[in-house]
Amino acid sequence: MDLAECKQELEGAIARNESIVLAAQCEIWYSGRAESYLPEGDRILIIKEDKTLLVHQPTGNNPVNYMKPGTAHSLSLDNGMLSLNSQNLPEYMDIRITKVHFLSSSQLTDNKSIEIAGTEKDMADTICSNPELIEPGFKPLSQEEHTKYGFIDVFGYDKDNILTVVECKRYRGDLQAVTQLRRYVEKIKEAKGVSQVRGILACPKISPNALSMLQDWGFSFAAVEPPKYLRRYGKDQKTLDSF
Amino acid sequence: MDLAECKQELEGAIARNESIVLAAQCEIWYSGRAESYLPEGDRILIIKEDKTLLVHQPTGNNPVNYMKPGTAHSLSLDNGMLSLNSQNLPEYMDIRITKVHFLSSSQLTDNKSIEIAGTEKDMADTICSNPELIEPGFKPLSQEEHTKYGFIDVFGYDKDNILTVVECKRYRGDLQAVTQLRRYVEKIKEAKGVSQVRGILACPKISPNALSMLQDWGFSFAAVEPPKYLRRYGKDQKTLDSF
DNA sequence: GGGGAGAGATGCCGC
DNA sequence: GCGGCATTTCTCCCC
Repeated sequence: MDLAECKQELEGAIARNESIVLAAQCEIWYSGRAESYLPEGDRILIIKEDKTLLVHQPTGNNPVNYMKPGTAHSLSLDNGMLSLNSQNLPEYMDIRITKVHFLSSSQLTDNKSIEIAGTEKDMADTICSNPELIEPGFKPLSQEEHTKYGFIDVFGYDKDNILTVVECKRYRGDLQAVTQLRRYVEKIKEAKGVSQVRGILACPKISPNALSMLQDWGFSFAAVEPPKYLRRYGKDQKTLDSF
Repeated sequence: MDLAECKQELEGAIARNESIVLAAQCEIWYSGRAESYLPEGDRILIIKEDKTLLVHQPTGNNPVNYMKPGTAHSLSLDNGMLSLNSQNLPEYMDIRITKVHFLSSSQLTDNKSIEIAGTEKDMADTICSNPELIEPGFKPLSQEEHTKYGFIDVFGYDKDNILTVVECKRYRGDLQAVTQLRRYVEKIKEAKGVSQVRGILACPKISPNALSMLQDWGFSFAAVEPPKYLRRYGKDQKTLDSF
C-alpha cells in the first residue's frame, strides 16, 4: 500500500473521529513519563475516536507503546517514509512507518458498558450478607470505612464483641495484604482508643510468608471465595460455583 | 460483509497464525477469574498470532475483554449470527457477532523488543553511582538485597555508619511505599540483630499522609528523580532532563 | 510454578 | 486535582 495514500486515508479518518487500525512495519520513539525506543518491526497500530493510540506487537497481552486519550496526531512524509507524530504534553511519540500491510477505519457506535461480577467489593457484600463466612458469631457493622490511612473493607465485632477489621482479597493473600491489614488495625486502635483489635484476612488462599507474617502479628486467615456470578445478565445464567 | 465469508477468512487466518483485526457489532460473555457481560455494540477485536484475544471499545486505553496467549478459538454460524468461542480453561469467552465493519489479517514479523529508561531500577543504579543524591556521606553496599519478607532496592551505611535501607519509587511515594520500607527495616533489624536501622524513601514527591507516616516511624524522605534518558538509542538522543 | 514487586501501570471513587 | 486502592491487573525476575 502506497504511503502517500495511507497518509490521506489516515488524515481523513482522524478528522472524522473514526476508529483506525493499521498493520505496519515501523520504528518507535517515546518520551514522557519515561523514555523508550523500539527498533523496526511489524506492529498493529490503533487510533481510537478519542485519539487514544495503541501499539501492539504480534504477541502478548499488553501494548508495547501507547498514548492516552486526547492525544494530537499529525502525519508527514519524509524521504519516502511516513511519520506519525503524536503529542500529549509532556508526552510525545514518533512512529516512523516504512511499510503498511493493511489499513482500515470505521465510525464505531458503542454506548454500552461492561458488567463484572466477582470483584473485591462483591466479596465484601457477600461477607456482610453471610457473616458466618468469616467465623461463627461475626457481626459486620460497616463497609468501606474511611480512615485517614486507608479504607477498610469490612468492619465489625467478633463473637466476643472484639473490634474486628476484615481485609478482602479476591485472589491470593500476600505480604502487601498483611501490611495493609496491619496498618488498619493500628489505626483503629489509635482512633478508637482500644488496645485489642482483631485483624482477619479474607481470601481464597494465602502465600506461606504472608500467613507467617499474619500469625506473627496475631491476625487470622479466613478462606473466602469471591462470588462469581452475574445477577441479571448472561446467556444462560452461567455460574462458576463449581470452581 | 457477509458473516459466512468472515467465518472462512477468520478460520484461515487463525490456522495460518496471522494477526487478525476486525471491527464488529457484538455481544460478549466472559467467565473465568471473574464473570462479565457486555451488551451489543461496536468493538475492535484482535486475535494475535499467539492466540491472544483483545476486545477494545472505541474509546479508552484498556481492552474491555481479553483472553491470554494460547487460547483456543472456534467459530460457528447460528441463526445468521457468527459466534467466536474462545477457551483457555478455566476461562472462556463467547462473542456473538451480528455485523462486521471490516476484517483484515496479515502475517507479521517482529523480533525486536522495547528498551525503556527511567524505571525504578534505573533510579537505584543512579543512586549507587551518585550516593550523595540520598544524602552526604551515604555509602551504598548492595542492590536488590533479598530478604524473606521482600527485596530491598538499595542497602548501605549513612555518614555515621548506621545501616540504611533505601526504597525507590519512580513517581509519588504513598502509604504502601512507607509500609514496604517499614517491613524491610524491621526485617533487617531482626536479621542483623541491630536495634538502629534507618529507612529512606527516595522518590520525586510524596503524599502528605505518606510523609506523616514516614516521620511517625522515624524514617526520612529523599527527593530523587528517575533518570529519563536512553543510553544508546534514540533519533537524536533526546533527553528529558528539563523535567 | 509460586512468590514478590514494578508498571510510561490504568481506572474508580471520594474529598 | 490528589489520595488511596483494586485490577479477569500484566510482566519480570528469582527461587
